[in-house]
Amino acid sequence: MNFSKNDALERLFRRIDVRDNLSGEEREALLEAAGEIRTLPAGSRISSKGEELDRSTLLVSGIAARTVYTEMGHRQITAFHIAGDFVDLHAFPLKIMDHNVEAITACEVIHFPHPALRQITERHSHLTRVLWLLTLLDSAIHRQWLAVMGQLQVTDHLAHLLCEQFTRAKAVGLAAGNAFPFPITQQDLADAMGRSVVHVNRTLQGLRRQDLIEWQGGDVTILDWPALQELAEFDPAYLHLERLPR
Amino acid sequence: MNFSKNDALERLFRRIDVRDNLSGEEREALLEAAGEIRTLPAGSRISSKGEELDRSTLLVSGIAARTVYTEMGHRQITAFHIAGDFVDLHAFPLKIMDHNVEAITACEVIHFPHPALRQITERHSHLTRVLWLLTLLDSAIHRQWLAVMGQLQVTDHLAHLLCEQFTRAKAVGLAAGNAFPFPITQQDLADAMGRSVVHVNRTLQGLRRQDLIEWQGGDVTILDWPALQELAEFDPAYLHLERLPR
DNA sequence: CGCCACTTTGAAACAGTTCAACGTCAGTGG
DNA sequence: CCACTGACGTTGAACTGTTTCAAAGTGGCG
Repeated sequence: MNFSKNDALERLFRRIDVRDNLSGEEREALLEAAGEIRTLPAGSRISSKGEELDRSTLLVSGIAARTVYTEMGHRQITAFHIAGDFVDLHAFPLKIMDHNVEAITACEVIHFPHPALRQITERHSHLTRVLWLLTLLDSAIHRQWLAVMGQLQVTDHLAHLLCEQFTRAKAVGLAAGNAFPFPITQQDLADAMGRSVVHVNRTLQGLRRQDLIEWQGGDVTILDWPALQELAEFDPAYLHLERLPR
Repeated sequence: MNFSKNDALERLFRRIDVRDNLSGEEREALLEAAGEIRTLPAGSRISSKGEELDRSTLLVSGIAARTVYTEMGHRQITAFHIAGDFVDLHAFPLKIMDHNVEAITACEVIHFPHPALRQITERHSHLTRVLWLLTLLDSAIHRQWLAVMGQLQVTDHLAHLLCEQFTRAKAVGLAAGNAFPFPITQQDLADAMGRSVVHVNRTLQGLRRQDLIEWQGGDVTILDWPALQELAEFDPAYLHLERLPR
């Protein structure tokens, strides 16, 4: 009965395994806390600003984004999420959502009811620290985005975003060689970078012309990793890919 | 003996009290986990990128900033911290610092050794969720900064930053009427906004000319809160200033 | 086949940067 | 007590990156 859930949580376990070791008991506790798998269509809301949540959502497949809207209706994407990411685990301590989470592609998700998570905090202090860690990874990525957005040129910013997505995809086993799935529109990309679509389009063409990347059919291929990494000043330290006792 | 520590933790307790209720036992646990007060000179490092920390630092007085440097030596400030902020509590689960924390002014701090924090996670699950919450507030602020940086003009960005700092200062009792201490240079401000000092200077003059703010001797006075708030599209929801069971 | 969403292009307008110089003020030492 | 210093703030003008607007091209899908 837990077979399908075990599959669904595979990416999450991989994401954790990169950074720490989970006991069988802890894995079981997570499996028990997990609800049923649901499928959401592309473009739908996973959670919305202002909502008081009583569950948190794990992304099992697809791509989701955190979004904030200005009064003028302009959208800022503050994070992209892939399989294995808890898109709103922070709502467990915070309770109220301060931004939206949107399904960019069709997404499969699993809900974790907050009472079940609360039980984990009462019974499994190490697992609690691991879940805490997961929410802090988001925080670390936000900081890096701020630095990149504030200090780098658009070309470098774009290169950085691709380095990050590739590295994260690889870490949970979603990359195939030098390629990874990233089926988003240039508008999504522009919203994430805080730039106009037109400019992002031209910048993207620049990276293609330099034979650094290829991007077709929703798949990105890194053609020259060293060059891309140098351009982006990409240092994966902030992704905390080391296994350490937490 | 705990008198001075009690004073030192006052802002932290206020910061928590705004969002949740702490039992006497929980307050005691925090006091016990706290080390001695230290004073650091302006410009010094509180913690550095790459460091493996075995303690986390609470800011008791002064202003600190999280910083990330590019290869070219450009500095991005990703957060400002004031009394009552745990500047690197995230290093408790994360262990390794992925950015620096600098003392902008002279700062008083208290260290919390990680073994003591670990004991809290083992014995006080509610207090653990509260500490977790504190780290997530930083995260929420990062997201807002991303949205503001990406979508707002510089004038609005600056107005937003001042609205946020004023609101946060007020929440821990550091504001006097419409004024709050913010003794940072325009260069610090520019590094936080990802813009040139020259442009930040001109923008600041704009806000002063419109009689929205006054800024002298390290103190900012909000002259027209409604106008400033509207300009900045400032909605404090992301600061989670509601008392809710966590 | 035709529609719609997405990508690409060009050109004018604008926001923000850069550079270089000058102003101001508090602290320091002669 | 005053001159000097260095950090910080302010100014002007040329320049560049980015946006905006508007139009045309592309491709998947009912």
